[in-house]
Amino acid sequence: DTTNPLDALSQEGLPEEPMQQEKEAAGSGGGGTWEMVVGGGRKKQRRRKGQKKVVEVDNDDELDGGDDDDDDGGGGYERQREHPFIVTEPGEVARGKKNGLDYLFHLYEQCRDFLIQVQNIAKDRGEKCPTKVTNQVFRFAKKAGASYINKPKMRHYVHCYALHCLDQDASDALRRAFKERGENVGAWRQACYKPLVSIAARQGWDIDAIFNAHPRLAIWYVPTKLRQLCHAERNAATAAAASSSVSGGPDHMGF
Amino acid sequence: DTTNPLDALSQEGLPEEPMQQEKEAAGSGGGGTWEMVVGGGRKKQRRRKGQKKVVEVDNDDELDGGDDDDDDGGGGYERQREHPFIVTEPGEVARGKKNGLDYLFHLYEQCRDFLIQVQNIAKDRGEKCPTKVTNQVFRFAKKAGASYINKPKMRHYVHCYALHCLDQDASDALRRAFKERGENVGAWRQACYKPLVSIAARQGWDIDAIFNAHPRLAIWYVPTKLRQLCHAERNAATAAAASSSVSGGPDHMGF
DNA sequence: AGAAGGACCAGTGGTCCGTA
DNA sequence: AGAAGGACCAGTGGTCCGTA
Repeated sequence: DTTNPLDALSQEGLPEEPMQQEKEAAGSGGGGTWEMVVGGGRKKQRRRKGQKKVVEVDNDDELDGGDDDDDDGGGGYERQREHPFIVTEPGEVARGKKNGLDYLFHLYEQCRDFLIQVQNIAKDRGEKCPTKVTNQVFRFAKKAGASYINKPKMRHYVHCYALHCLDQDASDALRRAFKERGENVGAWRQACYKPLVSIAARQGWDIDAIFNAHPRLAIWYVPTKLRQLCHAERNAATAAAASSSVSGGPDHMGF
Repeated sequence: DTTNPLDALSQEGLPEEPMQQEKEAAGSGGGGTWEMVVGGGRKKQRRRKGQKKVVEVDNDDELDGGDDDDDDGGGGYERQREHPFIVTEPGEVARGKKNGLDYLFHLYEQCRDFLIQVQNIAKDRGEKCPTKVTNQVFRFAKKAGASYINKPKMRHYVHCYALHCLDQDASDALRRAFKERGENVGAWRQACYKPLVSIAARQGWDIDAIFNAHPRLAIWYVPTKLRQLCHAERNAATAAAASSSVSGGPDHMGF
C-alpha cells in the first residue's frame, strides 16, 4: 500500500535463504531443465536478480537467443516468479517471458520422478510410503532445487494434465483451438473440464477409478471441482433418464 | 489432585451431552451388541450411572446373570469406560467386568461396517471416499451410538486383529497359551508381533502389501511399531545372509 | 486484467499421559 | 499394577488472497 518508490526499494533484495539444516539429503539435484529436455538451452532455474520494479525496463518480447533475460549478474538474490503460462500447441516452445503447456505437463512428470525418489527412500527406511504427490514430495522437490514446483500451481492444473493423459488427441485439439482463438490460459484451463466429464460419463461416472487406472494420473488427487462437476452431471443425466422413462423409455426407474 | 471426597463428589454426574446438531444422520443406531451376537443378552452399551468412586463397593466377580451391573437406575449419566480386556480362548465369553478377545475382534468388524456406510454416503454425494478407517469413520461410529469405539483403542490392537485375520490358527493357539499361563492382555498383545513378523519374512517383508492383500485388513493403517519391527528384522536377516555368504553361502551380496 | 505461489486453516494420523 | 480413551500436536490437503 506504500506508493513511494523509495519505500518500495527498501523492501527489495531480501535474500530468501533456504534452510539447509534439513534431515533429508537433496538427491538428484533438480534434474534436467525443460530447455535441456527440448534442446533450446536457455531459461529455467530462473531467479533473476533484483531488477527493482521501479526500474523495470524489459517488457519487450525478446525472441530467444539472448541471455539478457535470465542471467544472474553474480548477486543472485530475489527469487523471481515463474513466467506465466500461455496456450501453446503441442511441440511449440513459448516465446518471450512465457511458458508453454508442454512445459506445464513436464512439471507433472518431474513431480512423478520426485515421488518415486521419496518412495524409494521410504521403502529403504521401512517408513510408510506415499502413493500420491503429497506435501512431503513438494518439500523434497524444493530441497532438490526444483523451486519452480509448488503445490498450488500443480493442483491448479491437475485436470488439464488429466485430459492430456486420458485423451491426448482431444487435449491437443483443445490447445490448438484455444491458441487459434487467442484465449488465455484461464479460459483453456476451464475448457479442460468438459471433455473430462464426458470421459467420466462413458465410464460410469467414477472419476476416482479413472484416475487410478492411469499410472501417471493415479498419483494425483482428483481435483474437488472436477469431482463436483462429474457428480452434478451424473445427477442431471440420471434425472433426464428418469423423466424420459416416465414418457415411455425402456429404463424405468420407479416413478 | 483433590483428595477431599466432597470435592470428588462435586465433580460427579456431569451429563456428557452429545452434540446432536451435526450434519450426518445417525444411521444404523449402533447395531447389535456383542451379547446379541453371542446370545448372552446382557451388558454392553454400558454407561453405568454415577457410582461415586468414594462409595465404590462392587469388586466381586459376579458371574453373569444378575443385572446389578449395568442397570441405569433411570438417571443415565456419567458414561463409564469399557471393561478392560482379558485373554480369552476363541468362543469364550469373558465373565465379570471384563471383555474377551472375540469381542475385541468384533469391534474391528463393526468399524468395517461403519466405514462401508461412510463410503456409501460419500459415493452418493460425489465426495471423496475413504479407503481406510479414518477419523471421519470414528466420528460416524460415535454418532451412530457406538460410543465404545474409539481411535486409541482400535489402533492399539490392530496388529492383534491382523494376526487373527492372517493366521487364525496361530492366533487361536497364542490366545490359548496366554490364557493358560494367566498372562494379562498387555503381554498377549506384545506377543502378537512376532508371528506377524514371521509372516512378513515369508512374504518378502512387505507388511503393507500383506495388509492390503487381505480385504478386512486393508482398511487399517499398518501400525508404526509393526512396520519398524519388520524393517529391523529384515535388516538383521539381510546382514546375517551377507555375513554367511562371506563364509561361503550361495547368496553372495557383494562383500 | 490475468496469473503465480506464500501462507493460512480446518480437520488428520498418531499416540501420550492424566484418569479410573 | 494394568488398561481405556480424552485430548493434544505436528504435519496434511486444500486453496485463498495479498502480490507482482
